[in-house]
Amino acid sequence: MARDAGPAAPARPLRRDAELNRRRILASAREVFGRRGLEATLDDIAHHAGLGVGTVYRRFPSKEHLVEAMFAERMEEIGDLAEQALKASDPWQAFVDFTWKSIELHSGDRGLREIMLSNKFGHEHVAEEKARLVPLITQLVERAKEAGGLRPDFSPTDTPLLHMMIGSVIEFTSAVEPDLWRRCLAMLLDGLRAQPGKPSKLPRPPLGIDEVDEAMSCWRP
Amino acid sequence: MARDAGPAAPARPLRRDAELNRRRILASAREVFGRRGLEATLDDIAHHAGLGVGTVYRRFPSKEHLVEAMFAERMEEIGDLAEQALKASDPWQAFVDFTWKSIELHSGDRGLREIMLSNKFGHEHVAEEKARLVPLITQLVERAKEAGGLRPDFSPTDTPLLHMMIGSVIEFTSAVEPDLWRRCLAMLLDGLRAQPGKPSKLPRPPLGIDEVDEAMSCWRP
DNA sequence: ATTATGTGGAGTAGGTATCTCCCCTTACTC
DNA sequence: GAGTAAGGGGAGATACCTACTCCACATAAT
Repeated sequence: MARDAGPAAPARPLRRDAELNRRRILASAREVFGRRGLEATLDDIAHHAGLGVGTVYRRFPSKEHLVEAMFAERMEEIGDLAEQALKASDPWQAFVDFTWKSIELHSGDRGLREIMLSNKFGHEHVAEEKARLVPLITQLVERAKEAGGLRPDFSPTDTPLLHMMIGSVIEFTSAVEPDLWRRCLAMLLDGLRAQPGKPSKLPRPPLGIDEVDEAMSCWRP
Repeated sequence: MARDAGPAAPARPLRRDAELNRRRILASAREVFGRRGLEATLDDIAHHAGLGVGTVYRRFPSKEHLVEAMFAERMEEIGDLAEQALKASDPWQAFVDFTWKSIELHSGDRGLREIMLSNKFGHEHVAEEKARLVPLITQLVERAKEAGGLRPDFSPTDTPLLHMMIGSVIEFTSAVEPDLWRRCLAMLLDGLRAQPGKPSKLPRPPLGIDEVDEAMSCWRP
């Protein structure tokens, strides 16, 4: 929550208008990065906040700094989710819940997806949060395997791939049916059970052919 | 196989060196588009072929024309695969085989993947081939469902999503372990069975943590 | 030898991005 | 309420990138 980087270095508080604008920038960045991904420019973010570019660059020395400030806490949320899931009694449910909730969390935020799966951005706090996540996910996976819910050949390192796969569906269908990833994840999770029963009920109907076509027209590689 | 566009309009054959260079361009395009995707420039393709850009533009009036010439026949191959699969006796196996083989076909070709799932390129012959594919896939899916192999809530429109998901894994891991998609597809297909038994044996071992890290460093959103 | 055909690659035109600079405005202080 | 330090705006500098053209020069075919 503290705005300044140094360890207990309050410097001088920002002027009231400056502080307000700083918040505006962060809010705008959240929305614009969320919709357009990290390729969005600081110009876009500034204008969407109703400010000039100079104002943004005065507050955040570079795009990387802004990204860092934006996404550190969002990554934290995902870590918290994993910690919370570990408290659940049924290990398979814990794994499934974490998967649903973490993807839910980044489903509406393209920037967060990119931060999570790429190392091109976020080298400071973001990277730390990623590191914190590793043992948590490992535990979630190992416990779910031991309990006989998760197939034994699943590896913790398969989770990023899972996020990748669902992320690609989110991107592909976002313009047409932004919730369709739930359908895909349900199928995918059916494939992860150690002792699968009947296929689970899919939470969403399939796309129509015209919707597929529209998705293909909107999506760019 | 005929090089000219018009219906039976042989015009004049190319000079020997020109014909050779035309082939060189196509070969180079196949490789460069395959590795770098459709974002590769005609400059890249020209230089990789050891030629000047002008030569490429003399032969193919625009990037779109070259893409069209490149990928029409590759799309045809996929259609042929579907037709061939429909001849198999076991409908579930037919579906599974087609899925493996078609993904195999585009696994090493990023350009082909982009052509398949985006409408931004390929409006002529490529689009026709896509259209031809629709009823074939629908049949494959419906038969597999009727035979009780494929889960009944699967829709033919889920297949592009499947290709999308596996495609994203291919892209993500290509620098590290280009065959890892097989592991993911195996899990995914387990989730598509109407009456799943034990999980199938995964064809590839999981990534190591360091490999995940490297993949994240190479991959760009 | 002549000539139609082909070639190379610097150059054009038009886009994009990040980030700076400096004149003007605004908020805080006394 | 005047003085001043801080903040704001946004055109523009700089540095890319892309698709595509043009024409002096090279080469194959006749």
